[in-house]
Amino acid sequence: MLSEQEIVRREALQKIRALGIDPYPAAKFEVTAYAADIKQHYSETVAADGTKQRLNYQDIAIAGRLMASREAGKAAFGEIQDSTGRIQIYIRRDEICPDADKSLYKELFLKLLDIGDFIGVKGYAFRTKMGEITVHVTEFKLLSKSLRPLPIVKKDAQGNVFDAFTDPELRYRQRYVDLTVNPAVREVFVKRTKLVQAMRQFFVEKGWLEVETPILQPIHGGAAARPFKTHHNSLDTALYMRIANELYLKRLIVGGFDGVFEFGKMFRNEGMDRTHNPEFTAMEIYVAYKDYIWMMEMVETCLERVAIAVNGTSDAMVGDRKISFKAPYIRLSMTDAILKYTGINIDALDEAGLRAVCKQLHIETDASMGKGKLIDAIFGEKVESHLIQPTYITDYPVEMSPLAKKHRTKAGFVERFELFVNGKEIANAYSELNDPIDQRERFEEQMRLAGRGDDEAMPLDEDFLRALEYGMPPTSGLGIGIDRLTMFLTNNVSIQEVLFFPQMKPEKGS
RNA sequence: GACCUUGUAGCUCAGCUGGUAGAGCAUUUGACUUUUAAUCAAAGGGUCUCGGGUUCGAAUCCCGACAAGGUCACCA
Repeated sequence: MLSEQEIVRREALQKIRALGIDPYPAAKFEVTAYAADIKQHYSETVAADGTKQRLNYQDIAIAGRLMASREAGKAAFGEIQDSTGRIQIYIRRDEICPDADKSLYKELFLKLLDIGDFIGVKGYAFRTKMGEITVHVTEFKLLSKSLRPLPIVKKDAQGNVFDAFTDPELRYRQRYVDLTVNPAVREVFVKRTKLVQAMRQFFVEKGWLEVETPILQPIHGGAAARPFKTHHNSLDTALYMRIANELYLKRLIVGGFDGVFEFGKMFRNEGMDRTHNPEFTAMEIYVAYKDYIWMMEMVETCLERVAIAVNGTSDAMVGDRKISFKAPYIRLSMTDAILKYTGINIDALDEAGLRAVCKQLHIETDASMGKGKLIDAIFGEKVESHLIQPTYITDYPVEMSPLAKKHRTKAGFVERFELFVNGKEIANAYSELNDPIDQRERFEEQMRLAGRGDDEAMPLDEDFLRALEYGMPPTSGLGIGIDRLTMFLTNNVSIQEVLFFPQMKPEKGS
């Protein structure tokens, strides 16, 4: 069932064809200027007698969507939106139609063109009486007809917005419309790309190698999460969508690369909310002969540079808080962090002692929780939310980190850090476990957890162990959540705002 | 998974204790040769998310479903 406006546009399409005009022409349209450049660089001189001399953009071709039209009898104003923004156009009937036949202006331009149509315009730039830099149209060409009405967002001179296209469901399902009518949305995604490019360039300059590893994996390793399971028909075997690429990247370190990194989609079959999408982007990097202390310095140097590449400054607003990504960042061991925010020193405590602390702090526990989980519970409840400025929390309980190397001096802990910003984790790194015997024991411990019903415990990966047995140099590894980092650097609280196409339930009637 | 809120024209929203479905923008027709939320005049446009129920009568009240947002839980 078509709406009235859709019917009108389909009728216009037929009339355009009847005029002998192809509403979807194949030929290229040579664009020679862009809205933002013209508005920024147009110049003219005004002589003493008031006559103006226009200095540039006097023979240009621009293309984009027609986003507004204001008709005034024998002349009309419109706005064209290209990839750089909008610029006003001005068209005069008797210039477009110098002869008696005025239909090109009156029929095609005024009646058959609609908001949303792509047109190409040739002409010259000038400044109107009102001071608006405008393209005076000498020729125009329909490049693609739009059959659906766009939501028209208008803004008055005071900057008040009318009829903003704000319904989140419509915006996410029809991101193309969102991008067309909400320029701020486009900006977020441009920043996301700048972020990834800056980080990639940082690693490339260090000489590290960008690689690709399997998304379909026979064993889902490298993280604690529930996977998506699928099936390969001709192999007749189960495959999992990767929840992490860690184990493959370490195999590459075994194979002799000094540094490898991958930006890739990860898939986790878990709940969705404003910080979790079933598929998300992680960057993981592994560098041989380094440790987690080195990695902290690398990360803060990298993030400072990334923040500047994205926003032009190392400061970022998150909500109404100013976060400084300028290196160096605070470093605090997990036990010191707990001491700082609770006043309790857990260093010497055994499991019973930790349980008593939880009770004292009104933190719920259950019998299955070991030392590591208890410490993590205290940290999660009492510390995390205080970590506003970028803060490294170091040295985690060994039980929670089956792929990290045991701490060089602290028994029961591993060489690991997580980076917290605004109370949320955005990065996770280890001195990687390269002792194959220890690694096998850690996997076996995970299997015991799985046997007790932990459906997120890591499965044992024989081939990965075989690789470690051949020998992996000491290596430091890091994972960064690219979506979350983008959220911080663009001041968004919802992951859906930094994903072009966030996962949605199927649309009704499709 | 639990709870709360929302779903009305292309968009943004009104719609009272249940009584013929409303506005602005957009659309259509007309006027206007420097407008910019253009203006002026007129017109058209609705499966009130879907399915039940109560009622003489439901956009409105009740039940259920679907979708979205939020809070929490889970998760990293």
